[in-house]
Amino acid sequence: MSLEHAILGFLNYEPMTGYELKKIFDQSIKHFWPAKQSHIYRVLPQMEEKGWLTVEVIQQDTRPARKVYHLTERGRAELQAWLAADQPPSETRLAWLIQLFFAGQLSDEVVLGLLEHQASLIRHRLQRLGGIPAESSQQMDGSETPRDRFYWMLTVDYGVASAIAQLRWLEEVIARIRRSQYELPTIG
Amino acid sequence: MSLEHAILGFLNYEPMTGYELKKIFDQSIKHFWPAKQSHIYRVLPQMEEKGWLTVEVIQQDTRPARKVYHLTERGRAELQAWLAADQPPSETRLAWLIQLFFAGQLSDEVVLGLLEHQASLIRHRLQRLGGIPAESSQQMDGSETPRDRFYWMLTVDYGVASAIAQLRWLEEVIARIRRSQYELPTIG
DNA sequence: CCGATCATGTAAGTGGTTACATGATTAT
DNA sequence: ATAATCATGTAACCACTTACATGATCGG
Repeated sequence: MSLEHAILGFLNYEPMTGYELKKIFDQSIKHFWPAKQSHIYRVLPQMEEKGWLTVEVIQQDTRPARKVYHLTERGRAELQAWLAADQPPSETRLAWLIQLFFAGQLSDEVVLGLLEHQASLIRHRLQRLGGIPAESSQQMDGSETPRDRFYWMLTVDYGVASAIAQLRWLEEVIARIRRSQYELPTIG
Repeated sequence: MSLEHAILGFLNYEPMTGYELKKIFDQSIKHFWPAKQSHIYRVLPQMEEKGWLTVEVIQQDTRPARKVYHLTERGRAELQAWLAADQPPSETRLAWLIQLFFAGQLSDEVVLGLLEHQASLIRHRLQRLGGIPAESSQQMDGSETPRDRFYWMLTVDYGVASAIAQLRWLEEVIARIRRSQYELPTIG
């Protein structure tokens, strides 16, 4: 249950509300683990029942009460164990590869459109990823160690490296199809 | 609904049973769109209700009746439309990147173990992908055109190219951590 | 005046997994 | 003997998404 463990990770920095968790998700790990507001809110009480969290309710006038979630000892132990545990291989589902797989039934025009679309999606992702370091250095409150930041930036770098490789592949295949060069690529 | 459209794609080659669909999934698109037997069986009657398929029931002694699914005109049209339609960006969830993100709380030993594990998973995937062209040339029945085969092999090549890039990244990061070289990587 | 920010949730639906159930036939 | 192949499914569960609901405050 990765969502829950990501939440544990953030609450280990400092106690937070669901609202704040949603924000920090979007600012940091969204690019490899997006989370919806409703999902976060639904999972927090479950984590409390498991004894990983405790809630501190802070009443407010005019606004709903803040529910600040704190990590318990058991929560901290759970996090530590999960962080070190080997994860099963993450399987990636790529619908556009299904399209490519059946592209024999399409004209070159349409296939090219499909690949160009994919390339443009990746270019946008690269742009977003490129913006992260700048954004982050502003919004960081300094509570993170340089080592924390190093690993954060590694996750961004991984995204960038994969995206660049995928983009290069797409551009090469597009060029090849434009030249009507249908030899099978050399593999392995 | 990509599962359903992948099924349409295969049934456009020739009519098949759920059992045969499961086999062909495993032999071809499993590496980017795995499907469970139970899921395929559940979705077929739904596709029939939508008017995309018709069933031909072939009674057998000793075995359950074969239910051979045929594509209808509407099914064929649906497939054609979907194949040419821009897909929304496919979001990839990588639990091990959550681990890496919070790796500041772990020792170098443990982080290295995590990265090595990831590298070994990718090496295995590369091996499996490398085996596909050989397997496929045997099991193909020749009904596929060379163009069909070209696109099939492209999906494999994409998997290989991405995997190699990810593996290189991992190996470089592992080496850097071994040298205790914690400078931030240069991005963008 | 309008949109963003703060702050909480619930309900229904979707796409997929896990586990269960049956049973003859053929190949090793 | 034993495992693989053929051939069908169902039920319960899980992670996640979509859509809905409320409402004050603050900055442009």
